[in-house]
Amino acid sequence: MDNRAKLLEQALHLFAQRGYDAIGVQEIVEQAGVTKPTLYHYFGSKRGLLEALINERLQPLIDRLAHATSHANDVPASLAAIFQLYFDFAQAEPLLYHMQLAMWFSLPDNEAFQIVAVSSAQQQALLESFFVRASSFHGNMRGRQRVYAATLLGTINTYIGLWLSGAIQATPQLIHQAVQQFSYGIYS
Amino acid sequence: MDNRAKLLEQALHLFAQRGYDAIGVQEIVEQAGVTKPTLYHYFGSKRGLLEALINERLQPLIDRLAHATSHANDVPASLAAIFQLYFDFAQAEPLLYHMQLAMWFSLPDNEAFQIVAVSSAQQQALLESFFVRASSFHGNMRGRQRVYAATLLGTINTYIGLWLSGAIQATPQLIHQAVQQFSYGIYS
DNA sequence: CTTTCTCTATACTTATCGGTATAGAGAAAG
DNA sequence: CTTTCTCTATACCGATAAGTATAGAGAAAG
Repeated sequence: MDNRAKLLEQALHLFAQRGYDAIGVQEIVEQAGVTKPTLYHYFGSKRGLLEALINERLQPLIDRLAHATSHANDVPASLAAIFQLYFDFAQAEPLLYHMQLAMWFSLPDNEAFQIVAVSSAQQQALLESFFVRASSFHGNMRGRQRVYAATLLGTINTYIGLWLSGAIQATPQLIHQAVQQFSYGIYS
Repeated sequence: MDNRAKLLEQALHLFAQRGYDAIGVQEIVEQAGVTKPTLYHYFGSKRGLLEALINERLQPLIDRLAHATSHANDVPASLAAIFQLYFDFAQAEPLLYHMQLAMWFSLPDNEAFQIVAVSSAQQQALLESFFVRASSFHGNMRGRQRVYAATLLGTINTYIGLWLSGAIQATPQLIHQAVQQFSYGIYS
């Protein structure tokens, strides 16, 4: 593994454990076994390091979400696929997802939040466009895309947060229940 | 307003805007118009300042939650009261609630998270005991208190997060819908 | 009128913060 | 053999981090 990958991995571990603001670049380079100029050569700044982490490792989630939200002719099936997609990703990248989750509700002027906000907005936009498409099949959804997208993400993240803390298992029954619970707030 | 109160207020503003880790004590005392020994006289440390903020200003929420969860003979009514209580508190203390919310899903080894975790655990415990009581009326709830308490908080915080960002209004209809949505995942 | 206690300011500590100037090692290209 | 480019280390920058030693101001208590 080259030094760039080592830096990304150690930064993820440290950010996910104690938070972006609480970690200094010195600690990252020590854990990675390199020195500061190496980090600044590859990423330019501490901010650039987090941006690289987010852009590179979170992109698969965005891509799969774009695919899952591209059609809305069977809304319940699409919702189940979206839940499944998030659970799969969180299981494949628990540290990354936990880090993103910690910044989800975070604070507007915080640097880490602003970096993560870009991909958060992408997810929100994809989900909103899904609900716009769905409203051509379910007329009573119209105009509520923002709230639907946000509550869907809220429900997903609540369950993933529970799973990350070990309180629940990610069974097919759980996915089904989560979809049902969310749907009940939608079709009414 | 005395210096102690000034320090608490300015610390809340700064913590809620940029996060605990991103704020230095120097900035707090400057905003409050005092000097560092004053802060250390009243709170002993930066950590003690956040602890005082949480303990003093979040206590009313805990107290009201303890009252609302003390009986469970009418579960839907109690759930509505709990939702209403959280919305009322978030409207009365938006900065404090936003700060707490930002630390909700936060990271285990982070100092700010550990401080807020105490009151989070209190809320979780009160809600769990409510669901234990409720299970004497609804037998199928037994053994699921932890998950119910966590998903209830998740639903509440999703809606409050939406309200804090200005996306929704806190109408009685919204409370009703949120209770319905949560209940649908419970009684099944 | 003096002692005592609470509170606050000046000035300082050591350690760490993010970031960089300089230089050198090593491989690739001519 | 020399030039060029990528990568990394030593040593440093000014600024800021949390926290404190010392002293004094002002009110309360004796």
